[in-house]
Amino acid sequence: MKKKSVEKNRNRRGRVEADPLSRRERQIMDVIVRFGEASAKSVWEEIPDAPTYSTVRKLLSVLEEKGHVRHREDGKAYIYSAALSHAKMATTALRRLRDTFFGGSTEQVVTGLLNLSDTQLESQELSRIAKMIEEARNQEDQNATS
Amino acid sequence: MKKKSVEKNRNRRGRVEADPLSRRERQIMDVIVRFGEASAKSVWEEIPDAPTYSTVRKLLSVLEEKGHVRHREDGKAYIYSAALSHAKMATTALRRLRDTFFGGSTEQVVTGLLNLSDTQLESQELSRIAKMIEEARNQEDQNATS
DNA sequence: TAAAATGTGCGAATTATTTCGCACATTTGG
DNA sequence: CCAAATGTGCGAAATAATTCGCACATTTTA
Repeated sequence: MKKKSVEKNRNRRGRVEADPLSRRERQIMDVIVRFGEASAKSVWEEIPDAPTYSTVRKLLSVLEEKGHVRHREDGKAYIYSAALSHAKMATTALRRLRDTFFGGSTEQVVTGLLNLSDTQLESQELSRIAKMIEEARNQEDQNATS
Repeated sequence: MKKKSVEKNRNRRGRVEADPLSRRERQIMDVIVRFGEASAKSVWEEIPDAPTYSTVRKLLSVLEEKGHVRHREDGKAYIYSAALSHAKMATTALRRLRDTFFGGSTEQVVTGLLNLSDTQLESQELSRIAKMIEEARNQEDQNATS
């Protein structure tokens, strides 16, 4: 009788916190998210400081038990994928980052993005981004005047 | 003799992984990052499913020992703040999110941001974002032709 | 000024995570 | 067919994280 209720897991804004993963669990989930799906072996190979293959498999089964991943079989090997949709996870992560590091400001997140020093964005990509923003503005104006 | 070397902690792209925090540690760091600085008590009050105040203080001292936070004294109370600059942490988090969830695509991160359903961006803000992007383009063109 | 409030420090118990190894099944190659 | 390779399953040991309570110091308050 130890489990914390979901209610207790809400923050001030009423949003339920993401079920927090442990270090290894997160490390493994990251690989699965990046790859979309991955065998136990690829997960193992992707983790720089991984313990034994056996351990990674164990963690994967723990993650599955907790409902974070699912698997299908391919021959005798298991191929794991995230239980939640990519979109859902990305949204959650994005919102969290925006609110934690940028005080909820979308503008500041974009500033940060453009400043990531390892990127050299193509003029073309910037153009597409500009277009998206333009569309968002139009959308908005429409809503405002309707 | 158990500690993993920093070398082992590099991923394929040669970047050193952020020293991973445990669940509670992360939870606490988030509060400190959001607030900029915070007393042990405010941290405690901010965590929805927090254990006792005593526990939170203990974790804070562990975090300090590990070098993640520092503290100054205000009367007899300790006020904690992150050891790394806000900019540094934000950059790390942003890059990680971009690469993990969006395959490294800045454009897709922006798409995701604009779609966060809880936002209703001001036309004014969108305009500022558009301006930033325009500036980034100019910057780029300059580099390209120089 | 004595008691109550409010702080920190930290040892030690409890829980959770992480790790490995071995048992067993299936597939592959000689 | 047998041995080696390659898989999974899972118990149980080893580590790490989390939690609490109590000792003690300093302020505040009645």
